[in-house]
Amino acid sequence: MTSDPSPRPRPWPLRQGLHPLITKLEHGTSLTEADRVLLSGITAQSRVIGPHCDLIREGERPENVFLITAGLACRYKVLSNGSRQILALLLSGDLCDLNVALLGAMDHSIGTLSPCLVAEVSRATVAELSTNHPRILQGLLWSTLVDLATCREWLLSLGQRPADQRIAHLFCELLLRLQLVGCADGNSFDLPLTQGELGDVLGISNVHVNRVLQDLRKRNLIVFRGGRLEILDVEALQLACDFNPNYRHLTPRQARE
Amino acid sequence: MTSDPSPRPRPWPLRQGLHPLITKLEHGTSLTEADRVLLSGITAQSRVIGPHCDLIREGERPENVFLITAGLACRYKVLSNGSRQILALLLSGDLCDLNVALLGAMDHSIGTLSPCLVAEVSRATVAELSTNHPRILQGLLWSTLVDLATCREWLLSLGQRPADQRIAHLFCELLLRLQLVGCADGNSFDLPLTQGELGDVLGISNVHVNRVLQDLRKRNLIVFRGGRLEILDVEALQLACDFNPNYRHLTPRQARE
DNA sequence: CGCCGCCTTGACCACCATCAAGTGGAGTGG
DNA sequence: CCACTCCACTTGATGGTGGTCAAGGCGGCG
Repeated sequence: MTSDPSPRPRPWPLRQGLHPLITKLEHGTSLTEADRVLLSGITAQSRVIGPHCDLIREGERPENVFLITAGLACRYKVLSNGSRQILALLLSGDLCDLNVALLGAMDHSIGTLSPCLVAEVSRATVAELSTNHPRILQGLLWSTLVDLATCREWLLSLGQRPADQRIAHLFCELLLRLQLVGCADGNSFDLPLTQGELGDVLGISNVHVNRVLQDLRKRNLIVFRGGRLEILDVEALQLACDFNPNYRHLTPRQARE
Repeated sequence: MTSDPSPRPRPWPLRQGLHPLITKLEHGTSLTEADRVLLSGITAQSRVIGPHCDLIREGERPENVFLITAGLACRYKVLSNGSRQILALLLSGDLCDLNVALLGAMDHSIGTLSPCLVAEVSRATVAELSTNHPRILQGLLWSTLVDLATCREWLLSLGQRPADQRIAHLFCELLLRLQLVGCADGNSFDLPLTQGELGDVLGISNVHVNRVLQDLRKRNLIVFRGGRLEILDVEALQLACDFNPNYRHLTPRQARE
């Protein structure tokens, strides 16, 4: 793991002083003011980590839990032939492996894609949150279950959807997730991924990603340039890939927000 | 959901009187004798369900938790074009959606593939087990995390492995899982799946499954006939697909068993 | 006996991987 | 300021894995 401990300026300002983890959890539970204060505290000592650094590698035993405060990271595995599959994208507010202590060694790696702000939360802190703050516990559990549902939805994509729908579906999901933590700007958001990395997410070669992206552009659905994605027509994009957000399990409370 | 309430003979005898859920949990935790007695109790009223019946459908709100006591079931989703992806195979001893109460509506369906023995566990029972039996809780949590890791491994298969390795990998996994609950007979086990259903698991067409299966047979790796799979050379099969069982998270204690 | 579902086989071809070469922008050093 | 490098993106050519369509065989069951 390579990190950069120097206190240089944050790569992304935290939007409106909002804490992405809190914002996210509020969609799965209702926190008390005390809960919020506590959660704010745990990111106090976030540190900056460069792009393409591993936070933890397959086979290692994690001591702490990572919280992505800003930036883009991923879970991934590589095969012996060198090909890589990205198993999940970790956005602002995403936590890694809350219960990993139970499992022993990691069966996959976690690494940054862009520069990231990462907070490390000790096991003791997690335990304290879980035992004394039931609403936080509920929120974390909800978040884990949504992660699992998302993993299943990706399975559906890789198994059954053609390349253009896979890309469209991923973009619809990311818009939804980033909006939920306040990191989308209307229908645009930063997506600091190369086309090759996009291919590693979707099980497509970089060359084919390029062609499909051009096609989606020609259909006036998206623009993806310079690490930023703009969705020109959200409804049409959702229609094109049969997007159904139910797997993200937003409750009615959130739906009307 | 179609069920058959008549008390006709069980389709599969429970092997040596062993309870598959208990057998499984013992690989992730150490149960007390009291825990075991309690767990045995919850399957008392298992009922027989025919093949290809839904236990619960996408959109419904589950009241109870299902435990597959015997037989083969699956989680699945279908796309609007009619294609189906099987998201997980549920074997003897597998529990569905312990914490589903948190999420509201199901985002996928669960159905049987073969005839099954299914026990329905009330939410109240789950709550009681969780609060008063920490070792059971730990076992259930371990089991959930292993399910998640398995979901990720399938993602890797669908994204990066060619068809023959996908099939080989699935077979290696099933052998391991069935051995763990005492449902494998040496290197053979019942696998009541059509080739089309195998394709729905692996994101492959039925026709191609057929050809790859023949190829694996010609390579003297497996025989798959009449709903039964025999692995002729386990080591060679594992080698052929780069199988690494780490994602099933067997602890050292189990490894030497 | 006849139907039905599954397996099997062949023909055809599309989607997408691979290989290769060229473009262009950002960063670096002379 | 201009070479030079590096990396990502782009484009074309080629071919393979695997999908689709169609027809026939085979076994189970009413």
